[in-house]
Amino acid sequence: MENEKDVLGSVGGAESQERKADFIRQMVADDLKTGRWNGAVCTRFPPEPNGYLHIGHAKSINLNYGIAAEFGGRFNLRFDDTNPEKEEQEYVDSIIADVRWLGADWEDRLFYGSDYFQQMYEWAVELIRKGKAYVCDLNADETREYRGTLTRPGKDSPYRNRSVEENLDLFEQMRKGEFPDGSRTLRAKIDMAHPNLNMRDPIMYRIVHEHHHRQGDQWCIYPMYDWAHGFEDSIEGITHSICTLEFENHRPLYDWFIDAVNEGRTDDGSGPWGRKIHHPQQIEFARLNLTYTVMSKRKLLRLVKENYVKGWDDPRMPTVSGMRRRGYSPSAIRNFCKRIGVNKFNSTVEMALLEHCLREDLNKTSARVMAVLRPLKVVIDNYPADQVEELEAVNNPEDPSAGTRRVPFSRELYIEQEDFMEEPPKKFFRLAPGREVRLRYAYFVTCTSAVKDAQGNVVELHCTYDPATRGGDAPDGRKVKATLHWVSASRACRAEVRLYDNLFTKENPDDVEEGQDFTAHLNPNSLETLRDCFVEPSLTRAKALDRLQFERLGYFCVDPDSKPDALVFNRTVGLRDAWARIQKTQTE
RNA sequence: UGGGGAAUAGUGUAACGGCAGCACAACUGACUCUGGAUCAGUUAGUCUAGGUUCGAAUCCUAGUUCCCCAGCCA
Repeated sequence: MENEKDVLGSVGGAESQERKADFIRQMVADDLKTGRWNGAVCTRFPPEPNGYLHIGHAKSINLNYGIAAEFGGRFNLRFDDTNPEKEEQEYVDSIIADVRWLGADWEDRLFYGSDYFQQMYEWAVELIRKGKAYVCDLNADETREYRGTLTRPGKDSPYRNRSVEENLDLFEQMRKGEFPDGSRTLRAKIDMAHPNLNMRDPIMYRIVHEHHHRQGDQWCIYPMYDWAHGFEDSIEGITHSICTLEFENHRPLYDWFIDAVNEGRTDDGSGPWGRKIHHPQQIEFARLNLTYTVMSKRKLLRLVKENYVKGWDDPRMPTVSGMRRRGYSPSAIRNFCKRIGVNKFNSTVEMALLEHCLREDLNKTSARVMAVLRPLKVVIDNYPADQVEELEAVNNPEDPSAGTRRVPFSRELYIEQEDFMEEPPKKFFRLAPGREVRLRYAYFVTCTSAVKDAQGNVVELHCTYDPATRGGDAPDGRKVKATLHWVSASRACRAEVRLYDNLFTKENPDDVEEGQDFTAHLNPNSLETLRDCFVEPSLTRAKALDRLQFERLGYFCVDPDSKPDALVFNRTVGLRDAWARIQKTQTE
């Protein structure tokens, strides 16, 4: 623990562990130092259950959970379920699973904003009594007209000066369901000329006769976000209510509502209105944007509904469930979230950074295995036809404790088509006529001939092997420039492999021509399915979502569609490929 | 044209009046039974113009550019 930044007790510990604290953590540390919240730190992740979580939500979860964990505070998971028209139990379930998978722990603090509806209702009645809220009979169109514009002030609703008694009575009737949807609202009486549009008598409640996924038909009036959110935070004792930048304009309202309830209340609870309620601090940070994908729920919903992808968990989606199916690990995502930082200005992180974090984690943790995606048959002419050897292969060179396994070797093998060239260009080190290469963990082999079909395509290779190089080393010390992966033709298992690429061809899919939308830049080759792949036999034991490295190819995981007799793998991400870069510069 | 925010290498971030640093990307090279990993190195930055100061990314003034707000969505 460094002492150059000596702050109070455990607070100092938490702070100095974070070498470069972002502005929010600095704020939390300052609050702890000044005793603003009496030592409490309580954050929350408050999703609306109207869609699946994506990598942008992961950033928020990581921030909120990370702060609570680092400062010895609490982290709540709370559904902000105030709009029954958009919300579904399916989304609640997926969000719970995703937050848990990401490693954030809310312990026993899973809450629903809708469980606080009765308390919110009572506070609304209190505002009416204080003359700070009124029932308005304007319809949606009229309300918009009265609101004014960005540059023109609004004008007062004709219903703004109803008596407290009339407002109380009308609001009670609204709650009882005596009015149709949209016919009335409850509004805060603030200032119709306020330069911040959110303060022009914002709507607190609207009438919606709709079944709620959790509250059933108990309510037909539903609170608006601004009215509900601060109270949800207040009730739970949230200290730092962290949200995204677009809510900056809402902060004055967040504060106004809590202050309005607190007006006339006292610290000790004496007086007619009782004790003051807790007033959290709202803090805003910038959303995550990533190149080559889209992040808004609306656009992701369209991709699903219009069948551009196969569902919310399609491995091409930036959703948490899609990334899980793609083969991402929670720690890779967490690490990415740490690296991108937290700020107050919009930025777009390169997909390359995400992929770097992915490879960094997978390199350390995933078992190596051999698989041939585009097979080319190889016959080792001087190897006995009936012989099969079990050769020892290292499971993970980065982790000796992962041990070794045995891989069958036989006279007929498959290698990757792209590992052979009849006329190799400069810098191509792999197999070619007359050239010797190593088969990984097996033998040195030399290509003696290539068999072609009628169209001139190479369909089979003949090689000889050097028995003295068993295991992969030449006793005479001679070197080869390439090592190829391979599988035994007789022992390998057939598998389907799904190769994924960016969903969009443009870094910013929203950068479109007049009249187009983001779908104009969908990548037609974002999914390529290979059905004639071969994998080493050890893979029949792999379970759904197991993460592996196919040597020299990339990281792959077992798709949930996979069955022991019909294996299916997803390519999570390719290995960095120096040869591909050489090829690219040669063709340019 | 009202109000609220924000600008640091290609990208993402650090600096809290005192040597502009880190990571990703790109490029060199070394090493390698994965053209992976690893290691060493290179390229590259304070939105503009003034001012304060011994000293400015940081403070002041003016400007420029970008983002958000006119849902009975969140």
